[in-house]
Amino acid sequence: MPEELHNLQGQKMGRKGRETRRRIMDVTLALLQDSSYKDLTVLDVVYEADVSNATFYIYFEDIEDVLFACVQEAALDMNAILDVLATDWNRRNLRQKVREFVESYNQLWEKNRVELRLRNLEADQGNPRFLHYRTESTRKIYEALGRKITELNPGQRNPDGVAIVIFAALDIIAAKHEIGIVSGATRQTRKKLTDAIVDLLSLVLENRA
Amino acid sequence: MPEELHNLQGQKMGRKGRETRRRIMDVTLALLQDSSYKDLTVLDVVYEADVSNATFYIYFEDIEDVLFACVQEAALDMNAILDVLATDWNRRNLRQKVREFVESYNQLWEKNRVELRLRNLEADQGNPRFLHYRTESTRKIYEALGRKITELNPGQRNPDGVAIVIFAALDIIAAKHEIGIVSGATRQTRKKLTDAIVDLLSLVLENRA
Amino acid sequence: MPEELHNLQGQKMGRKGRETRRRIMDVTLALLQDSSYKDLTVLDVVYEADVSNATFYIYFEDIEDVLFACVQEAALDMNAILDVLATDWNRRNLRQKVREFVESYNQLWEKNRVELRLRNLEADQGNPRFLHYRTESTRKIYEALGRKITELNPGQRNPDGVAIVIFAALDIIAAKHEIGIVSGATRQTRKKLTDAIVDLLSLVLENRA
Amino acid sequence: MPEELHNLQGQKMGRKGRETRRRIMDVTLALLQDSSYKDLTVLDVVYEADVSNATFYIYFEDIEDVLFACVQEAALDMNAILDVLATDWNRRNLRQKVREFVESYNQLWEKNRVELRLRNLEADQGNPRFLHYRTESTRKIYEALGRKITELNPGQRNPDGVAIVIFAALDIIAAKHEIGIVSGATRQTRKKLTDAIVDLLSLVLENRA
DNA sequence: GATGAATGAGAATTCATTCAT
DNA sequence: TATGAATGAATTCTCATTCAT
Repeated sequence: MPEELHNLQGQKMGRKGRETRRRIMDVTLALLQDSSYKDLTVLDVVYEADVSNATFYIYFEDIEDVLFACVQEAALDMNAILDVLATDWNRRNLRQKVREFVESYNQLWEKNRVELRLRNLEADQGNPRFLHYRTESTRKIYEALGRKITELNPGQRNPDGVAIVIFAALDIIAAKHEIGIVSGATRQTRKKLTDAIVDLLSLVLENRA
Repeated sequence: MPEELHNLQGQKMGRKGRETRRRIMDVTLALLQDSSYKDLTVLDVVYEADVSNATFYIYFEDIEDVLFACVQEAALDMNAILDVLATDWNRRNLRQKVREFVESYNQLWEKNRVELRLRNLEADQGNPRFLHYRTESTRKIYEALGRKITELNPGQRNPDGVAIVIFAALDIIAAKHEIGIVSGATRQTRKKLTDAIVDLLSLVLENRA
Repeated sequence: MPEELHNLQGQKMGRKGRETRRRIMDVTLALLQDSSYKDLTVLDVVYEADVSNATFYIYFEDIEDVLFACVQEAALDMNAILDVLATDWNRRNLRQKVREFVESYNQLWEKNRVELRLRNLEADQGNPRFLHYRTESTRKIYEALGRKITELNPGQRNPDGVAIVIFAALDIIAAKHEIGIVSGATRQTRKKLTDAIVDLLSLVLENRA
Repeated sequence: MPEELHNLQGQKMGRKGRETRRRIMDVTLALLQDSSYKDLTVLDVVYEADVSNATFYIYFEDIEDVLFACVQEAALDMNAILDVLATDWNRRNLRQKVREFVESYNQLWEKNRVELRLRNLEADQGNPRFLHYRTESTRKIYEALGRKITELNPGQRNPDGVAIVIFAALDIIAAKHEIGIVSGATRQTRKKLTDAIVDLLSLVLENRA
């Protein structure tokens, strides 16, 4: 049952309206793949979307508004990752499960690279909307991760902190695959860094203090 | 014996010129503490520095040029960190050394928060100058860290990867103290995250496969 | 069936848009009558045209672009001159025809002094667009003139060269009436110089080697 | 006996000062060969001349001032042309003399192309200094030419007008050799146009009404 | 639902020019 | 004699945004 969507003028959006709105978002994402979002202008978008600039303002407040709309649409399948964390991890399947977890997060990035990158850049610059959104959409993951740590390695005194740190690293590694740059590192193969994360997390979980 | 510095017009820079150039940089950094660098304009800078906008262009190409100059000046005391890594780490002093290492990196950020944050934001957005600069100025650290891992834990098959991942996490943790946000986490005390990193690195180094 | 014209933003130009574009061109020409085109600025034009400077850039790339548009519009009635050259010239009506030809060219200049002067100045300075345009729009004339020379004076061995030289002189004389300066000469009455050109051309045509 | 030259500050110019002034002029002429003089700036000149911009104003008021100084220096050997006109022209040596005259004018342009082109462009744009200078420096030539016409062809009723027209054409042909463009004509060999002028002038002089 | 037209506002940039040294 | 330093004043140009149709 689809919600009733309205444009910024308060009108109910029909098929045509929804299509136009969609096209603006699609074009925006397409443009972000090429150029930096830093200099993405309303004019660029409307030119590419082949609508008049006045039309833009029927559906969005400004550029940031489209960007946020794009980001919001993206991360819906976070569930795949949570599913992995919901299964039973034990001594025998540990490495396998850890790898599944890491890979599922990588896949999320693979699918939504543009949106997630955008989310991070804006959040890193302190943009509250994006900051809050990032927190909300990732909280479940590192909380679940924290619980896993506690569960498998009850001796770990600081499970939440470790979870956050691991997750931070995971996020970066996943994020930087494309441009191949990790915090000053030269290009590294995906495999090497993924393995390192897997190693690290496994170590944390296996280790009995 | 001081080098002969020239401004963009090819004139030798005397005392007064150097002072003006300095003031522009200082003001830029001061402005970055308050507002986002995203909308920092030449006009903002020259107003604050109390020089005409024409003067700005005698010393810098554009805003990015000042930013880069600021960043370049910052990381000079990277040596403190390398020094820690140059000492002897052994089973007895391990935790202590790891903590020193982490703390020294935190301190680097404490001193140069604005510049380093800037460097990372630009690099993350794919700006080549900053990307390259970050690589060059951090390479030594994670290379040394990689060697330490090999040295203390020869069983570790992927020391470089692990070093990069650890360093990436360290960089984020250090970076995000201020805004209190780690990859979507809610505000966390410095201590907790620092401890987590220390734990993690210690674990990697202690663990005998 | 009028063509669909577009402005620089790709919008179809309606009545209002065409009017604005026109007004900018008209004002530009008016301003050129007073002051040198050398220091004609976009600001001058938009002030006089009573539009914002942003509006200017909707219709023209820069000042040169308006200038060229003005020049292009001007020389439409080149046909009057070609018509004279298309009639039968013979021994009896020769002087009369020559005079008609010269006068028709003078009249062209009288009507489009600003535009033609502009065209020449830019072309003389090597501006390719204007150079090319001048070539194209005058070629027919001096080619026809060359043929006339051959026709009436078959003994002339270098009809094209002579035609070009005569035409060059004609162009200058016509051009310089206003400012009264011909290649360093003090002000000369129109009549005197026109007579001289008529004499010269008649001489060329009459003379049987 | 060299005149005592003063710079704009009223100081007598010594060797060094004269050298600097010279260098500025030389550089200006060199720059004019490449680029249009339209956008020649003081900064360009001083950069190329390797002096400070302040130095420029010791010797010249502004760019036009240098340009005029350059132009003034150029046409000194106008005498060669006047010499040709001062010899005896008669029926037998006529074509030969005409050709000498035309060639000598071409040579003047060959040697001083940049300066003469500059002079013409400025004069054509109505710049009074250059206009006046052009008049003065060419008057003798077309006056002498007018007398020659009267002398050799007393029947010619409008010798001054014809002289001016011929001279105007001569000037253009000489001027346009380089850029190969004569008032809209496509590139023509020097020879062809020179021959045409020679023909024309000979015709005027030979013809007995 | 869409768009042609227009603009205010501000940013970047460049120059000619001056002055103290 | 020369120049480092600075600037006022334009000018170009671009954008986000609005509004009447």
